[in-house]
Amino acid sequence: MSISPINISGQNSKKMAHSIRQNYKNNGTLCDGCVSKHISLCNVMDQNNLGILSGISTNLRKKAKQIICSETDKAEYLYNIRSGAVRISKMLPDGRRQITSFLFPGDFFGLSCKDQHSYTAEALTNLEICRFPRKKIMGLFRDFPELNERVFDMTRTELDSTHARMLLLGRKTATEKLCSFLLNMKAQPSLLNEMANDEVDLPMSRSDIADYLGLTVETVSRQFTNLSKLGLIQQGGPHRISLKNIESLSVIAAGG
Amino acid sequence: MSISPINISGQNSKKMAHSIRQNYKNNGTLCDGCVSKHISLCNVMDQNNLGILSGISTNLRKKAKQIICSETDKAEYLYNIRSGAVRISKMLPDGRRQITSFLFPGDFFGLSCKDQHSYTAEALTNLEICRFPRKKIMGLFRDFPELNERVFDMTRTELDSTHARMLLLGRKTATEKLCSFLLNMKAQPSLLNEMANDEVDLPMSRSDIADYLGLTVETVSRQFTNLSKLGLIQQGGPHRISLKNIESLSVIAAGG
DNA sequence: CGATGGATTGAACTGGTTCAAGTGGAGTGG
DNA sequence: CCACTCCACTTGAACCAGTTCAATCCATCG
Repeated sequence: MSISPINISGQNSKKMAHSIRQNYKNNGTLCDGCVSKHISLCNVMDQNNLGILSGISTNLRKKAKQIICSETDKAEYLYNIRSGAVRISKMLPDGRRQITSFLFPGDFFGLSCKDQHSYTAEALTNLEICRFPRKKIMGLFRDFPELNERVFDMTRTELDSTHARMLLLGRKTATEKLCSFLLNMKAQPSLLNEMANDEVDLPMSRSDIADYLGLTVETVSRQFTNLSKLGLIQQGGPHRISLKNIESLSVIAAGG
Repeated sequence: MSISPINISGQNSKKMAHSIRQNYKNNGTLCDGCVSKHISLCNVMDQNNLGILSGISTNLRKKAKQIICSETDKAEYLYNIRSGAVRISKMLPDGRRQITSFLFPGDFFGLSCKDQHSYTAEALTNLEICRFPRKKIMGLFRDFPELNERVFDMTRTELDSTHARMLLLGRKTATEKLCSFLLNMKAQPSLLNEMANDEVDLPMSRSDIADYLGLTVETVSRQFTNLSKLGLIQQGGPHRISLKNIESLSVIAAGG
């Protein structure tokens, strides 16, 4: 899929930048044919008929459970998810694990570090991802302020959401944690259209959820049954949950 | 202190930008006379003889315990700390609190949200801070890529450190948490020069530390005495700690 | 000098963990 | 097609790290 690289600082790029900027002003998107509400780098790249970013990217497929990059790797690439789900995690030497985020189509990762990844990224499901050399994409930021702005914007939004998760990890009870988690998953924009009214699809295992919420598998499982008994959710198998009372769930999630 | 605004998109700014860029290339700093290793927005502003940023900033003083901005406020400003320390926190309706970060000279805040702050910032000590209207500073990013790059860079670094803190909050024991905390404070660049070899100055209260680590005051206090008994630290009053065995502390902090 | 508020210490308690057993559904192979 | 295996999930019961509640200490300040 990878095309020969383009000299990004040449005259060519200025024209392209101009054209993209126009499109951005007119349509609010960064490129022609950009269908997604959550514009991703991939959208910028793939659906960009001008092919500006194509030259520096590589499309990859990964099977579930494959590792995309690990804590010891050099951070050479920026990754963008096209389809599937990814988990980002950090480990302590004795195996304790904290999942810092679940990522979905449109999300990217691989930018929040200097020269070495400080986390491991693994495929939760089968994946299509898109890989950009960091150096080149960072270089592009000057020529394409809109691209820079978008990535910066996403980074700031992510930072904001990590604050909310610190509150969750440090101060919420097990029940509150699970309710928050279910509502977050429900609100996940890239999963919105795929599910019926009150249903949530959870592509991750109970143990992933536990490591995301700072709990054990057993506690997570118990909380699921608790919420079921209270009639707030209904379980159609471990990965398919119906939220029966979003109002109550929200109250609990918010901490009373 | 605030000087009349400058038209940032005029010809003037281009010259200034060029001059700053040259300086950056030559000296690795964003402006003349920039003394700090951790170049801050304030450094860019204050010590910049060209006065580019002065026009849009306001210098403020706050006394300890004063609120700088709270969770309900509109996010109109970007703040940069010149001296003193700040705590950033989030609260649950029933009063449970999570401190998401302690900030020191050179750090900034107020950027990681859309239009409303999602956290409260309070003065931990007496403060000198510098306030920039977000709109204007964001506008400057296009004219001063170096400024943009630096702020983006700091944001990414901060995001990375929140990942480490999620691991701490979700998976570390009380002792591990406190050791990590002490070492982090020791490594705080803006406090480095002020303290002797093994001493750390903790400007925050035990209850702040507790809310930062997701523990109770009592547990924090007990952990301090534990570490003292083990000979790993020595307490010269609640706010002055000597790290007597950084190696061991590091091993514990890393999780065994 | 007493009052105030952070910090420490003690002792009982508990939410969540740990350890252990049981369940059920998907995949496999005979 | 059934039996067997595997593994994720659930459930139960004992346990414990950290909390809660309560008392005390101690430095600061009017």
